[in-house]
Amino acid sequence: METVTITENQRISMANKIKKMFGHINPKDPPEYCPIRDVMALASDKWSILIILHLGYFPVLRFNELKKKVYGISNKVLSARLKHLEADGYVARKLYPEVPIRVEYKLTDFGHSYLSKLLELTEWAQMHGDMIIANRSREQ
Amino acid sequence: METVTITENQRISMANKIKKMFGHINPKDPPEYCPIRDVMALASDKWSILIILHLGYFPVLRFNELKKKVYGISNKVLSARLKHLEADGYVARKLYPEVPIRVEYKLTDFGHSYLSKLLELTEWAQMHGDMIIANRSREQ
DNA sequence: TATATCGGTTACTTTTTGTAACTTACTCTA
DNA sequence: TAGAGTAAGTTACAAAAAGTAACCGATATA
Repeated sequence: METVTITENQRISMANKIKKMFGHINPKDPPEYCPIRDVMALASDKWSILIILHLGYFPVLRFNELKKKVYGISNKVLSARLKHLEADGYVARKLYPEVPIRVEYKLTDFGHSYLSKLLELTEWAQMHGDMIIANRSREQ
Repeated sequence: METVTITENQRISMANKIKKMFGHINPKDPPEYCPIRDVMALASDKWSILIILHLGYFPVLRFNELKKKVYGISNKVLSARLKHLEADGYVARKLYPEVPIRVEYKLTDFGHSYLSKLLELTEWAQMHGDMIIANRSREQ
């Protein structure tokens, strides 16, 4: 098994970042607005991640292209995710009122900014995925 | 609205990273195993992110402590998420067969390694959350 | 004997996802 | 001129996941 080591300093630095992020991490019950929950819930679900990665690779994609690339997604869910991603400014939608209608989706600059952070996670997932799978299901 | 700018070089560099990640991003229909889907599906859902962040801040937490901190989670879901996170090696569970039973959860080194990447995303979410909310729902 | 604690589990309801057929508007073919 | 095809969705319905709240087992304490 690969070793993954983290120094005590790194651990403390991460705790400090988290502290800043969750002003309310200490108080007992914080039912206040939490940007982490709000933002992450929209853009970190399984399908949104895949949509954003594909739009990061292909400059523009049409609805049905995206559907083929993001293998397994349904019209309904693709449509819903795109609407949310557009509403929150990650994705731009351009409609061409042509003969069979044409619609193009692309990442906004804001979406690219999100993508650059998202890649930190997905690259990590790629590096460690096999290891996780190998160790998984070896139940205690 | 804040400006978020990305150079063409950064855009190309991201596309290259994605290309490496998805060997199958070009082929038409890739039903092969995809570590991004597998790994991200387990550890990037709403509750798992919050659990991991809290365990990154508090060195150890017991079941009911975690439940209070991760405001709004139910026993059932907390229990299920912890089992998965444990099975995939993010979290360690330690049982003390005391009088009222005691169970402690903490991040493994592997979990800390994941956390360090996850923080890239959640810090970004914190920085841009208010802006997203401000722009949202201004439907076209 | 009754009550409380901790870390869950269980049965049941509600919400979210997934499936697959359908729609709209126009064009091309027979 | 009827019929089929196309792109980008929508809609009604089924399946899966998440949420809710009551319950459990072991033990200590009142």
